[in-house]
Amino acid sequence: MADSAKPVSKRDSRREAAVAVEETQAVQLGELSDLLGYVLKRAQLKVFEDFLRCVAPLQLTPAQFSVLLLLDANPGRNQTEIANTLGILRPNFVSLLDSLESRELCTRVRSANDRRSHILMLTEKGKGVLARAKKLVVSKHEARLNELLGPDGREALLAMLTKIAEEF
Amino acid sequence: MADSAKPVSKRDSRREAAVAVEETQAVQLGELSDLLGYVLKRAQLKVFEDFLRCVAPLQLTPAQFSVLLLLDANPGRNQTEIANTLGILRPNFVSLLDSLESRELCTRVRSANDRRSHILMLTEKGKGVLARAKKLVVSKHEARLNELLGPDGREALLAMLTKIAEEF
DNA sequence: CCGTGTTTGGTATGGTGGATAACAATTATC
DNA sequence: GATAATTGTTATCCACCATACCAAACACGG
Repeated sequence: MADSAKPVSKRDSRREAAVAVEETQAVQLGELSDLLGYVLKRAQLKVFEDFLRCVAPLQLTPAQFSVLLLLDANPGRNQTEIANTLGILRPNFVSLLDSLESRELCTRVRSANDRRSHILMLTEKGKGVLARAKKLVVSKHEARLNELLGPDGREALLAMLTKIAEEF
Repeated sequence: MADSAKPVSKRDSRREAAVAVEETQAVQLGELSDLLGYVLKRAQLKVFEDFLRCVAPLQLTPAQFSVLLLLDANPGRNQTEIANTLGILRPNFVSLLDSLESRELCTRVRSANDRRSHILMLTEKGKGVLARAKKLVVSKHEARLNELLGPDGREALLAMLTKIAEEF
């Protein structure tokens, strides 16, 4: 019992730990590394983080980018339709749109047919920003994923995730 | 111009749209379906949703389950260590632990070596709940994923996500 | 032994996303 | 024309994340 009294310095006792292996060793993930949900969320956070970095010059979040993409591909739709396809609840979609509109990236236009609904359209500035954002996403963000997984790996990953998103 | 005045019923005019295809047709996802981040998040939400369903009898969230798993695999660790490995900030980890401790699933024990830190341990009840949760996760949650992707598909998915989570 | 700096758990607080209730204006339905 | 449904919106609430700060306890250099 040479070191029963001495509390054993907690910082740098990775010398010859006499009694037991109990020092600054990594926490074991254990079965957590096999939990698909856990790894899935971790990966998602990383991907979003990188997305934000890559598209930072344009100050666009993933959600904002997805709205611009949808407006470009679906001109003439109203807020409810766009929000629904993105899985965003209408009340929460309002402020999102407010920010985009205040930056003059899109506009709400009262529909002539149904004066309740707002037709959403990209402005010219919005189209420009979207085009530049697309280039950044493809050339930086997705390119890095391609580099990490390989083109076919990325394809396979996308296919499986799509399957989960749609059929699970 | 037979229907220029009539506003064309918005609900069920999926008959013969005379003028243009402008009715209740699905919003096009467009390039969004190729955005890995988008599909990744969608899939993650679905998986978490299913996790909650499967483990609902035990009232455990993914985060709570991951804590129990880590405590089981790493007895004798303190809050900072557990929180760090889960990517949870210490302040936010407090209430999480509070809820687990109030349900008597784990306990905080003052360390004898370092009276600042709290050693975290599963209670017997906690071990029981964890064991039952594991069974539910494996037999219901992960089983469903296996069914959807196939065992090798699941393995491949897990491998790619792990790569992203660690190396991206 | 003592003073300085660091670590640990904790509180307070702000920001963001998601979810529900309710409402006025408008439209659909019968 | 009365009733029900829809659209955008506000107000709230809750969960999660992030930062600043604090007291207690520890580490370390003199």
